[in-house]
Parts: sequence; C-alpha cells; structure tokens
Amino acid sequence: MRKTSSTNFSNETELAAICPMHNVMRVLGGRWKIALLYFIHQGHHRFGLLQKKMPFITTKMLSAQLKELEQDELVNRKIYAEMPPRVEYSLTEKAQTLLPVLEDLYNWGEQYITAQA
Amino acid sequence: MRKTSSTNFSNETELAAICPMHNVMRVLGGRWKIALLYFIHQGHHRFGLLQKKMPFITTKMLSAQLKELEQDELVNRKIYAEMPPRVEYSLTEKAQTLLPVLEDLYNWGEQYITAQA
DNA sequence: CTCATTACTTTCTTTTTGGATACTATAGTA
DNA sequence: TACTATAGTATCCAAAAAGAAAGTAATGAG
Repeated sequence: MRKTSSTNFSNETELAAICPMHNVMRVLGGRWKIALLYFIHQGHHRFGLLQKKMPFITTKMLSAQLKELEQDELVNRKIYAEMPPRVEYSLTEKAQTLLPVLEDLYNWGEQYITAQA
Repeated sequence: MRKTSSTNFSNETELAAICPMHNVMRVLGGRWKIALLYFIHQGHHRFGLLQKKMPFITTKMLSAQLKELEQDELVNRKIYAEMPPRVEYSLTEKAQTLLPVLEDLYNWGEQYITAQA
C-alpha cells in the first residue's frame, strides 16, 4: 500500500502529469503482469493453472497481480458458485486491443534486447 | 544492487526464461526511464536541463537511470573535456527504433487508461 | 584564496515490493 | 470424523527501490 504522504507518491503524481506514458507503465509494470496476460491469453484461465505455469510465483503475488489487472480492467474475473470454488480469468476487450502493441514491443525486444545487457 | 542469492533474483531469471517480454520491461520499467527518453528526444540533452524538466527527481536517481539507459544502449553519453564539465545525452539508433512502438503504446494508453483507474 | 559552475558520488534512511508460511471456507468423499 | 480440492487471506520478515542531504573534482573569475 502506498502512503499518500510519501515523496514517492507525490513524485508519481507529478511524473504522470508531465509524462502520461507513466500511467501505462503503472498498469503494465508489475513484475508478473505481462506474463499473466500472456498465459491467460494462451488459455490458462484458472488460478491453479497459472500457478502451474509459473511455479515460482507465490499465491500472494498471483492474487495481488490478478486483482490489479482486474481493477485496471485488463482481465475479467468470473466466479462460479461451486464447491470447490471455481474462478475463471479472461482478457477484457481492452486487453485484446493491447495485445498487438505488446507484440510490437516484443518484436523490438527480440531484435534489440539480449538477455542480460 | 541485486543479491544473486535472493529468491527475487532467481524469480526474475526464471520469469525472463518463460516470458521474454520481461527483458523489455526490465529495460523500460524504471520509474523515470520513459520520461527521460522522451525529454532527451525533445532536445534536453544535459543533466541539468533534465533536472529542470523534472525538478522532483534526485540527482542520484537521474544519474542511476541515465547510467542504466546507457548500459542498455538506449542513450549515448558524450563527455566534453571542458571545465565546468559538459556531458551530453542523446538517443541511440536502438532507441530511435523504439519510439514508434512507444507511441503506439502511448496512444493505447490515451484511449484506455484513465489517470487513476 | 574563496566562490561559482557542472555533473555527478556517497552514505544513510524511508518506503515499497516481494517471499515464506500458515490459515480460511465449503462441500463432497472415504 | 478426517481428508480432499480450490482459491484464495493474513501476518511477518527480507530485499530492493527511492529519497535526503552532504560531499567531490577541476578550472576560471574576482
């Protein structure tokens, strides 16, 4: 959680004002965000499946990042009233429109970024 | 500085292995990186000018982020042997090829991201 | 001999992020 | 009654990122 009293907080605000790209980075910048979008896109719609794909992510982080993606309206979260519980994540239309851009960025990276620069 | 012994570190490594986009985000994800690329592109080539554009950045952070951008070959750093010292930053060709992609990402953000989602 | 200028570096502290681990809820099954 | 499965929460601690403030270096001007 952010302290609204921190310099950190006010800096982010001022930065967003002079560089609107910052908001985009805020949404995509979480450590696991893009990987999650990718795996959900690949058809891994459930919490457990995503954890199997990324065995090193903790439940806490998976939960937190999915929640942020949901708040930023990049993923839908559909709950089925079953037991044991079933929840399915899917990409929103907003996220769909993002995919081609991410692909361009990915291609740029392929061409120009080596694993450890 | 990163501890290579930390879970943090190994997670980054494993994540990069399954999601190559992660390397791109590593390069662009620093708090001030994209704003810096933008202002350098706009013609603010010197340390002091960049600080004037972003009065809230500390010298430490400005220095660190410029250094990373230089290491990732997105900015050139040209030192003039003068006194007082003069150093000029400029975008590399690699960074030039990135600009159109960032512009697409920016346009996506314009359309889909509100300031605080 | 002090001051100004520029581009930083260093040290210390605060803030934020991330990891480890244990715990919760609910219904069905053995 | 205990055990399974699923999708998480909660708490506490370690690691990393970022900020504050002071210091460094070299030269020319006064």
